[in-house]
Amino acid sequence: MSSARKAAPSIPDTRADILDAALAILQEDGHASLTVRHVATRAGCSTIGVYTWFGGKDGLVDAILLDGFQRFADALARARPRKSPLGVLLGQAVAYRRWALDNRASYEVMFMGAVPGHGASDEIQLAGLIAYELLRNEVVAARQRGVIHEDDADVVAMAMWGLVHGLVSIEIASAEPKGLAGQKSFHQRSFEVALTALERGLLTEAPKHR
Amino acid sequence: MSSARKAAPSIPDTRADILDAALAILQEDGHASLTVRHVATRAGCSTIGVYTWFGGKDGLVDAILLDGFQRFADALARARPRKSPLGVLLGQAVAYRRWALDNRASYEVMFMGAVPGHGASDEIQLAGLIAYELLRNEVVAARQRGVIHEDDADVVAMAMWGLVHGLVSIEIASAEPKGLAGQKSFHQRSFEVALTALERGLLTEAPKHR
DNA sequence: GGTCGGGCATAACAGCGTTACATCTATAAC
DNA sequence: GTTATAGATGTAACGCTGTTATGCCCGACC
Repeated sequence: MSSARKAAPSIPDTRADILDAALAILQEDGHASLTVRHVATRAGCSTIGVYTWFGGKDGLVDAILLDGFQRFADALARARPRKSPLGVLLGQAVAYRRWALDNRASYEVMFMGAVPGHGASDEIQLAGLIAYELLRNEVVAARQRGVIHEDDADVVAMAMWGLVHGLVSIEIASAEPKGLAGQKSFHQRSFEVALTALERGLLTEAPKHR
Repeated sequence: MSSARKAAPSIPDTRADILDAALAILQEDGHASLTVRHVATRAGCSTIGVYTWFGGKDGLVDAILLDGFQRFADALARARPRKSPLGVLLGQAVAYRRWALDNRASYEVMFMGAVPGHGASDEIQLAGLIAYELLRNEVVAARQRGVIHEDDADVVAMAMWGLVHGLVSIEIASAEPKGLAGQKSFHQRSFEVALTALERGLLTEAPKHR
C-alpha cells in the first residue's frame, strides 16, 4: 500500500519492509519509538538498510510524511458535504478532524512536529499543499456562489485551516480518549460551535441561530 | 528575574545561573540547542548542577515553562481592549499573537511540544490554566452582557483559543519573518479576518460588514 | 572465469540524558 | 579550635540516539 513493489510480489523488498515497519511502529508505539534501530530490527535488517534506501532517518520520515499526506488528502477528497451554505467546506473540516483523531501518530508527525530535528523537504511541502488546495478550491467555489464576502480565498482558507488545526491539535495534545460512549465530548462540541460560528461570520448574510 | 535570589545579591546562585543560561540559549539559539551539557557550560558549572537544582532536564524545562507561562499570562492581562462588542476578548487574542511572535522559542516549547519527551507536570498545567482563565473570564463577562449567544463559556473560550493557537502555530512554523516593512503580512490579514468572522458568528446579533 | 558494483552486517564514532563515585566545602557541634 | 556531617560539585562512565567506515558477499556483465 505504502510503496509500489516491483513485479514479483514474493521477492523480499527491503525498502517496503522498512517503510511498513516504520508505519507499524508509529501506529502501535507512537513517534517516540520511531528509532532507526527499532525500525531496522522490526524490518528484519540492520540499521544500514535505512541509510541504503532512505538516506537516513530524515528520508524515512519524509517517506512516512508522503504516505500520510496522501492518505490525508484522500480522506479530505472523500469528505461528504454538510447541509449548509458552505457544504463541502464544512464536510472537509469534519473529515479533517476525523482523520486526525483516527491517525493521531501520523498527525503529530505531519502537523505537530513530533519528530525533533525534521524540517519538511520541498516534496513534502508540495504533498501538504495538495490537501490545502482541496480546501481552497471549495472556498473559491463558495465565493463564486456569492456565499462568502471575503475576497481573498487564501485568507479564508487559512482561517478555516487554522481553526481546525488549532482545535484538533489541542484535542490530540490533551489526550483523553476516554471513550465517552456516545455522549459528545467537550472537544467535539467546541469544534462544532467554533466551526458554525466561523461559517456564520464568513457568510454574506448571517443566518438566524439554530 | 526568573528566580528570587537569596539575601546577598553578589553570591553566585547556581540555580539562577542555570535557569538564566537556559533561557538565554533558548532565546538565542532555539530549542534544538537546549542540551544539558550546553546549558551547564554556559552557566559555568558541570552537568550535575542541572540535576542538583532541577532534578534533570525535565525539571529545567518545567522551570522554563513556568517562567514562560507567567510572562505569557502577564502579557494577556495587560492586553488593551479593541473597539468591538467583544472588546477585551479580542484584545487578548491580539496580545496572544503578539507575544507568541515576540517569543517564538518559548511559544514552541510551551504550546508546540518542541522539547521531545516532555510531558507537562500538574504544576505547569496549572500555570497554563491561569492564562486560560483570563480568556474565560472575558467570555463569561460577554455572556452576562448578552453579547454572546452560546451558553457554555468553556466551549466559546476553547473556540477562540483554538483559532488563535492554530493560526499562530502555523505562522510560527512557516517561519518567514521577512520583515515586510509595514505591509500587513498574509498571516496577519488571515488572523484579523478569522477573528472578526468568529466574533461575528458568536454574537447574538450579527453586525453589518465593515 | 574474472571483474565490478551494490546491498548488507559489524563495529565504531560523537552526541544525548543520566548517574555512581569520589572530592571538596561550608556549616554545626562540642 | 577541632571534628563531624551534610550537601554541592567534578569526573568518568552507562545506555541510548543517529550516523558511518570498513569489509564481506553475491549477482550481473564481458
